[in-house]
Amino acid sequence: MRIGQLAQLVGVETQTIRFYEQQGLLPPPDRQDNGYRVYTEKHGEGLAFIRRCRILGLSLAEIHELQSYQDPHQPCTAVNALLDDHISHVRSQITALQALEKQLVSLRASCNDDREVEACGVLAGISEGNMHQQ
Amino acid sequence: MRIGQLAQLVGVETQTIRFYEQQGLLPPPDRQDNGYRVYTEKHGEGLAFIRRCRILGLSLAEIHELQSYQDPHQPCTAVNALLDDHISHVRSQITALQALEKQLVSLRASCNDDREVEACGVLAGISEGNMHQQ
DNA sequence: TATTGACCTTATAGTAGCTTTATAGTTTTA
DNA sequence: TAAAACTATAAAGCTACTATAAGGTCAATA
Repeated sequence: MRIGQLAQLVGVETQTIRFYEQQGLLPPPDRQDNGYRVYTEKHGEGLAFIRRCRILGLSLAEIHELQSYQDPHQPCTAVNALLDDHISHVRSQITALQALEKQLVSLRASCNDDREVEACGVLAGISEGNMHQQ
Repeated sequence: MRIGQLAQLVGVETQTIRFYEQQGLLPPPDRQDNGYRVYTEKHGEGLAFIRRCRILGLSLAEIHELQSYQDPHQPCTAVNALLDDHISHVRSQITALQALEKQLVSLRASCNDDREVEACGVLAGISEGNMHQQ
């Protein structure tokens, strides 16, 4: 399988595949005489694993870490710890965004569309700076 | 006021101020004979405005856009539209993260710490790929 | 007076996770 | 045979800074 076919199979761009190889997330495949990369089904699985992790919001570094835990007879404590960390990270992101939304909505409520910029409640609200940092 | 004082006043690094100037978000200040930048109170207000926008999660491009709306006698429709856009962006981020959290929690529930990697429910869950994309 | 330290200057590289562009060689199709 | 479609590498671009390097300026101290 060449890089374009693999890319289409998994739904990524060919450059992304080369990028993952360069970052050490995908093992370097064999090459044809012309230098073209040749992929096996294993590469496909590896690539799909990476993409699913990315969809779960894991960083490339975290994925790398997960890969290092793949030894079958290790306890999977570390895998679970990584996931727990990630979950709490996502939760704090949600909390922060909810606070932000509240702030934005109240800012937006301070103006209607019929005013001129001079009297714009939004710009005034930002400029006054009665904001809780973080 | 020199750059260091302005930085301390607003609570940013001096490099950040030079960066904003370079990006066209802060007007280039006058210089002393030795080349040092000299800032006025107006620059302080401008910088504080930028920082508050950043805390609200606006991108530098959005801030630039906001600045272009500062003409006092324009209607502030555009300002409100920008904010509305930003609010809906934040809301969709929240929704996405909540869905992600649910997925991560259910993935995490599929394994306990006493297993070996071979039987790890988390790794299996990712590899099976029964995931809703996005 | 020499020098130390705190400040200022510019230019450049690094961060994350790709995407885009440039340039060139290879294979497939019309 | 020539164009289209694919492959290769290398380097730059994206965001919003942060960090580093190498050097100029200034006030205070030894």
